[in-house]
Amino acid sequence: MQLSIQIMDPKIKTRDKLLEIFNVLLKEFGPRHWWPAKTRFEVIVGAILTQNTAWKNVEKAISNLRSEGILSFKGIRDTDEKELAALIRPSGYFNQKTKKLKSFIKFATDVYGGSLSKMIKEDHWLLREKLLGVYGIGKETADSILLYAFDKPVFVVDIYTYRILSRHKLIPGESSYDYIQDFFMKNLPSDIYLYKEYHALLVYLGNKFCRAKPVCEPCPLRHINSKS
DNA sequence: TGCCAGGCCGGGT
DNA sequence: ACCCGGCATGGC
Repeated sequence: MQLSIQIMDPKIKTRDKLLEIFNVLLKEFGPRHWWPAKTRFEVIVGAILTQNTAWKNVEKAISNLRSEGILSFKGIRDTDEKELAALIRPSGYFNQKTKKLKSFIKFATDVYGGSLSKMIKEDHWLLREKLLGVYGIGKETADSILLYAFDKPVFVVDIYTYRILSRHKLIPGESSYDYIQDFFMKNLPSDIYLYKEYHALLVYLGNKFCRAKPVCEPCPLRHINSKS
């Protein structure tokens, strides 16, 4: 019998834990099929409208834009702010979000000639920096656009990601966005399907069990810490 | 009823 | 570099 000496790289354990969480959630809930949108542009609109807002409300706003036939780059571009604000009203912060949508349009027009096909060819870390310079686009929104609209391998962090991981003691309570993103990307393979599904599953779990007032009893992760 | 949602900005220390 | 008020509708 050979003596098996395993060097315990803490990174391996972390990776295993993250994969275990993913597998439990995937088995429990099934694939989430994110992002719920038909075009790249719809993903971008949704990413802006859902800021600090329940997706249910965003659906109404998106639905309004679609029935007006302006759920497109040109549609948003050619609609004046007043009308736009009225249509996206259900998503909340409608005046701010109107400016944000227009800011993205201006950015895409000025820098990429209004072509998302050109934008998608940009190096994604460079594009991220540029997106972060656009009014109304912060880290989560930028990363959602990169991952779900442009299929770039960038992990998206949100309030649920933070809550779930900190509650399970995988990250310190004061972890920043960048730290958490790094935590996932350094410990998981760089795979856009994994990234998309993982974030979607965390949000799904968060909505069900990990809101500000947590409901931990039936949560499929409630025993995750006692397993090895 | 009050609290919260798939954040971000700008001004103040 | 942090901290905080503002932004706003709709669901539970």
